[in-house]
Amino acid sequence: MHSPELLKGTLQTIILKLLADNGKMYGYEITQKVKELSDESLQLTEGSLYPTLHKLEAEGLLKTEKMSMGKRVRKYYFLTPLGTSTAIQKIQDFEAFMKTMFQVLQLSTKLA
Amino acid sequence: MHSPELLKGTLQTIILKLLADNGKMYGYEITQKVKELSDESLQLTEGSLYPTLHKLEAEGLLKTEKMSMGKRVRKYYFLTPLGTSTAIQKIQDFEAFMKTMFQVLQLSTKLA
DNA sequence: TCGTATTACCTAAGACTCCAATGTATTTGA
DNA sequence: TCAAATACATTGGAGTCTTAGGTAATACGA
Repeated sequence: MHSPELLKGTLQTIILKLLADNGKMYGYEITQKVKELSDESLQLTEGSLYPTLHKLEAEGLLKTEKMSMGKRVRKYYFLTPLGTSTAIQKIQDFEAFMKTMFQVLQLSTKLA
Repeated sequence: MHSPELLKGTLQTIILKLLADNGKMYGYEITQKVKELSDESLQLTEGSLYPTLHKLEAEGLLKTEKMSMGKRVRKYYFLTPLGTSTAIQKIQDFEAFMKTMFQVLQLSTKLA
């Protein structure tokens, strides 16, 4: 598990990217996907996930759709056009920031 | 200039790494070095730098030494042994986190 | 020599982001 | 049948950085 401070600022980027790749997803599914992609090393907590999803929705980057699964109601989130362009932007920003950090820390740009 | 949220959690790592590479530095010098290494794209503000330096000192990672330059007094910071090992650890953590982020965002691990 | 930019230190109030804890309820499977 | 997993959500607080402010010495061009 990583030092949690580093995650700050990346949560929105992760969520937007996952939705860009997968079309629509519901909250719990996002947590599982992040866990899987990170080999268990990132664990989104619900206390950070749901407020962030609601915030992104309020900003017009996401829309929701409710789906009934028997008695249970699932809430799917998907990108609006604004959300799609923001996703692209955030990923670019992240890559640029990484380049800068590698320069400042004078690390090799090759991670593997 | 990068979105400031991304910087969160990396400030201590940057400071410790610079001190590991340069022996001793004073506050203003650190801001200039970061600016230089990042091609002007990172600008440490004093409001974040000095509290962080003081915190690292309080935690025993740094020590200080005052140097008189005429009437002006410069405060040099340098790593303690604990600071040195923490620096190494923080850089490793950062690299590991980057690898994870690249996996989660499904980006190429080659930045250049 | 006067004023501005730069060097150099610092603090305080607040914003923002995330986490831990807590709550509710359904479904799956041993 | 009952614990674990699925699935949603909120609240209070902790931590980190920014904005804005303050002080003072030095360098340099007009």
